[in-house]
Amino acid sequence: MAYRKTPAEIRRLTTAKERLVARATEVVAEVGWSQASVTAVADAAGIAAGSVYQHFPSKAALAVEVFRRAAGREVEVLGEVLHGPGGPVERLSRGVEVFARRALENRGLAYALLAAPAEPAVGAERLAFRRRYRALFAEVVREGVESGALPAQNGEITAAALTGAIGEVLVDPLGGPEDGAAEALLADLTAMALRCAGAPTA
Amino acid sequence: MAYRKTPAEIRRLTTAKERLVARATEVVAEVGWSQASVTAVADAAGIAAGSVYQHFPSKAALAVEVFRRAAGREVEVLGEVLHGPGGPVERLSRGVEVFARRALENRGLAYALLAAPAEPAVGAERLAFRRRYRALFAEVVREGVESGALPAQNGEITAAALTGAIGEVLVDPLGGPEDGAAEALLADLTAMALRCAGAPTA
DNA sequence: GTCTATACCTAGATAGAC
DNA sequence: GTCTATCTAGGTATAGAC
Repeated sequence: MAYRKTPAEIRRLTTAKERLVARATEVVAEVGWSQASVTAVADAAGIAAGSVYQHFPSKAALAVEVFRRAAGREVEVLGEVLHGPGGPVERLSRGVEVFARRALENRGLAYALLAAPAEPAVGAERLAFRRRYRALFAEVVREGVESGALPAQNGEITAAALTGAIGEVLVDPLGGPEDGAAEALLADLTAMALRCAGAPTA
Repeated sequence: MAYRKTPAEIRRLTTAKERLVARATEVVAEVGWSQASVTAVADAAGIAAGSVYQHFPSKAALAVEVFRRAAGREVEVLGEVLHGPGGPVERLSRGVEVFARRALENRGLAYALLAAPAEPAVGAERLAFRRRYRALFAEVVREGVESGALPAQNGEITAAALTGAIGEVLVDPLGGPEDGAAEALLADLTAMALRCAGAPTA
């Protein structure tokens, strides 16, 4: 009996686990955390409820993993845009747009990450997630202030406001999901964000 | 046997119910919705768990009543300020400050109303509550735009942003609860709100 | 390693005594 | 009308067969 897993074994395990996480993410995006029971998630992944515990010690651990994966992707994307080329104001504008666009493209997931009722362990992750967003925005705002492109301000407050504002607008969008409304929403949203940071109106 | 309740009877019932709602509100503000079990609420009100069902058909109904009362008070206060004397920008500034100040004075309740995990019935009330806030802010912004005090903008977006921004800042305040920090926070918050609406910086 | 069946716990709701 | 005791449902987690 081998006392070390073969690469193939590791891969198969990993794959099964990955699959479980991926399906669980879909379920959460569709029905929310509270309705994503172990049974429902296992069904979606095509395994028995009991088998979930081969991969995660508890439901909370699985939920946290789902959250971290999804949130991590979003933070990464936003970070790339905010650290990319261009002046601070331009990057801020693009960052808000990317954030919002991605959320609109998968609104269920965005809601799960930003606002949906969730167990305490996920709530803690969410707080950390929002702080990372905040930190990213705050950095760009600070750059803008230093370069003179933005007026003096409390960058942390502005960053928190941007996170909250975008979340609020996305979670309960005013218009229905008509075609074209999304683009208008994005334009209004970025305009609001720039005003919020004190950038001169274009 | 009287087929109609006497005024005294009605009063006593009402009082008991009022008392239950008031205590339940305190419990929710302290420990959040998820920890506010029927037992905990009944204990706080000095009655047995079973007696709760003399006043409300379900826990959800009680929770909704608690939410409506508390949220209704906040909306009323904000409405009075926003509809009070002064120009639109001035009222907006005062409204934001009042909103935030009240939230800081009872942060537990504010968190329960704005963000704390809650059952679906309460979630629906929260959505309605935020919409009312939004409508109030949007009205003032629209006035400001019409009077020329504010630049052209999508007032609904700005209003949603203000609600989200204030909530975000209050729910996870950056500084600790040092004395004096609250006043600085309020000043930065109102400044941000005015920028967000496009008011010329003072 | 995965399945079936089940134990167990929490918390909302109810019944009947007083 | 209120209390005590209990029922029940939903859902997490585990045991043991295959």
